[in-house]
Amino acid sequence: MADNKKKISIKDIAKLTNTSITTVSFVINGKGRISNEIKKKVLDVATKNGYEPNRMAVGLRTGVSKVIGLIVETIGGPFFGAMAKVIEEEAEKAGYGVIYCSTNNNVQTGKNVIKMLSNQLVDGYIVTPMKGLESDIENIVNNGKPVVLIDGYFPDLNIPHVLVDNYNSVFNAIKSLITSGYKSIAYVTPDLDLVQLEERITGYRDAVKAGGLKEDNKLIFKVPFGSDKENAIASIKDFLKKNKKVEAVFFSTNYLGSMGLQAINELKLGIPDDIAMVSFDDNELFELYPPGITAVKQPTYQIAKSAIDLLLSRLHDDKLDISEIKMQIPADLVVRGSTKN
Amino acid sequence: MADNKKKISIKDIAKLTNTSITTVSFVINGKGRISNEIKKKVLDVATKNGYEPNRMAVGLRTGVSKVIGLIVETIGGPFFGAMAKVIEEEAEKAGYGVIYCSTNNNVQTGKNVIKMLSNQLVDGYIVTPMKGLESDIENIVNNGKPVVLIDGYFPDLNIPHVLVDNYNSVFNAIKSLITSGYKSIAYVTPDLDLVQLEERITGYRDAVKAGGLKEDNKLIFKVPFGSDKENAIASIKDFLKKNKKVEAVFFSTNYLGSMGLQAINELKLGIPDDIAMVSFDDNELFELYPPGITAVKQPTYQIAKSAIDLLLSRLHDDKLDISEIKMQIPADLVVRGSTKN
DNA sequence: CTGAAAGCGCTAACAG
DNA sequence: CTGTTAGCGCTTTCAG
Repeated sequence: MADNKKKISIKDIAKLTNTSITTVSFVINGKGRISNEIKKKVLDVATKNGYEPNRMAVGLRTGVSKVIGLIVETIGGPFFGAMAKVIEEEAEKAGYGVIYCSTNNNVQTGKNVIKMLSNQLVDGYIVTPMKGLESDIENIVNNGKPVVLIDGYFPDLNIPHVLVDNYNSVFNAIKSLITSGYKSIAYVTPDLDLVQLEERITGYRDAVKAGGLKEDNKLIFKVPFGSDKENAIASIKDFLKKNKKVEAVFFSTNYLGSMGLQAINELKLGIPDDIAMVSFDDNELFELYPPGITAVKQPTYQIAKSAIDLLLSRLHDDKLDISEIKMQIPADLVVRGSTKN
Repeated sequence: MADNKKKISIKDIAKLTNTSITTVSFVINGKGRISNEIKKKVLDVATKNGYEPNRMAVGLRTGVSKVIGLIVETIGGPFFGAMAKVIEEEAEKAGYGVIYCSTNNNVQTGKNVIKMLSNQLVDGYIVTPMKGLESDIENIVNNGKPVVLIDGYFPDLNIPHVLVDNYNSVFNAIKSLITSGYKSIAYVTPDLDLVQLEERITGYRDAVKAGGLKEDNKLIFKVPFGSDKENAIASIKDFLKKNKKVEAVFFSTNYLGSMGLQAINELKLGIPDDIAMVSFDDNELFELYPPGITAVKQPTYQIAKSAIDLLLSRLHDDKLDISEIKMQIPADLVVRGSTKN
């Protein structure tokens, strides 16, 4: 109400109400037993002055902040956007707030972000891991803060994680292409060193092998990471032009799928007659773009729900050991017009 | 290194090095003048034990957290995603971290989020405002924390903001449709009470008037807020079916534009021959979907850059009064095939 | 050049 | 039922 330049504290309220800070603290937190009269008086003064407890002080004193940190690769983007909603909802039900930070796939940023959130700022973490962050993540775990990894994991560390079954979902997608008669299947992926991408490409390779097609490394194109959109599209066009006999192409990320679509578009290739395509990770563009782009649809709801449930259960029970919980959830292949049957 | 279950503190380091906490604090923060010998010893022990200052304690003591809070309507989504990147970059250059929270266009969530960040958790805010949050935002300003609003503003409050020029960008888009010969132009908007939407619809109304078309409230359709995607699409289809003479339709948000596109799609209407369309806020779908969807492209980079610069300059100088800084940045109309010339 | 000590705002024994 | 007090980890003034 009054524009007090400085925040009012528990001590001020005690003074204003002729009580002690304990009394005020108790009524604020609903602890102890305070006479209704005093309780009312304190509450009155508190709300009238817009009292809000200082989170820093509470945090410092109690060691808990009631907030969960969500560290993602990139803020924005359909995958994390969808996850965010369900994580927020569940967290709120349990009395936790959620704050987000993004690493932009950069190790140093990741380290900075973790440093920023660490040390009592958050009670627990949900993190998209990346190589180079192993020690930082281990540290927070060792300091007693629970961590659940999503979208990826550290093969050598015992940290709970939940993600899509990358290997099998790609394996199945490629197998399905082969079954439909495609013989020359290209694979476009970012040149990024992430386990999940590793497993996807292995799924591709194994499916090609299992389908009796000849393996050909020239059919695998790694788009340089960090290239801007124009360059990436240009490089994909280039790749496609150099490999005219390619009948179908698989894009290993959402992002690349969109750019690939644009590349195909610019080359005036018809989908699926000139070239068929499948993308990992569905989005609105793939759904609407005629004739519809076949995509591996991640079980975002399940991943998010499992991750937050896991974290919350650990938060509720210090003793719970979740380090062995490792979930790989199957994905659906949403078949659309971009691949013929 | 060692998996100490508890974090090491400045006091522990003092003990380990036979110095005092002052000395340790000084070397950690590069203050005072400490002999190189001791400095080295302290630094050694600190890094060996993975010492990290407790942000809560620092925050409590100093009153600054070096963190900026970004409160957006929804995490995920192209508009905020793009802004996030530039805000992060600029903030980092200035030594600030960024954390995000989303309100999901819900007043109570907004209040909770502000409460969560308030009280020293962040040093400054960039906020997407919404009705009902006036007092909360005023409070943080009164408590001395700078706030910059983006994407919207409070007409009655003196709080700096930067956003697209909603009125003129819609006015111009509609005018351009009229110039192209469209006579019956519908307007689809969320049934949400936000200034920015208010101004957009006024832009539409004024353009219709200025263009000499007859105003017809039946051409304005408000999609109930909170309806899920299927229902929203169904309602748009319904609206379109009931208004067969509509020649062009303007969607006032990105989100509605995508759904509108899908509705038009499902009705098997040809774009632009059966119906022309324009959407506020560009996205990848509009860019790629044949024949390309004309869109009002928000100057995201400029908005984000201006907002963060404003906030940082205020953060650097307490005395700076930014309350009068109100920026409305013009938007480009990206004309594509969905509207004929 | 280094240490003792106060205090940021809050919680929670412990006393009365 | 309410008040006194210690202390969370840190910064910083003031003494030495």
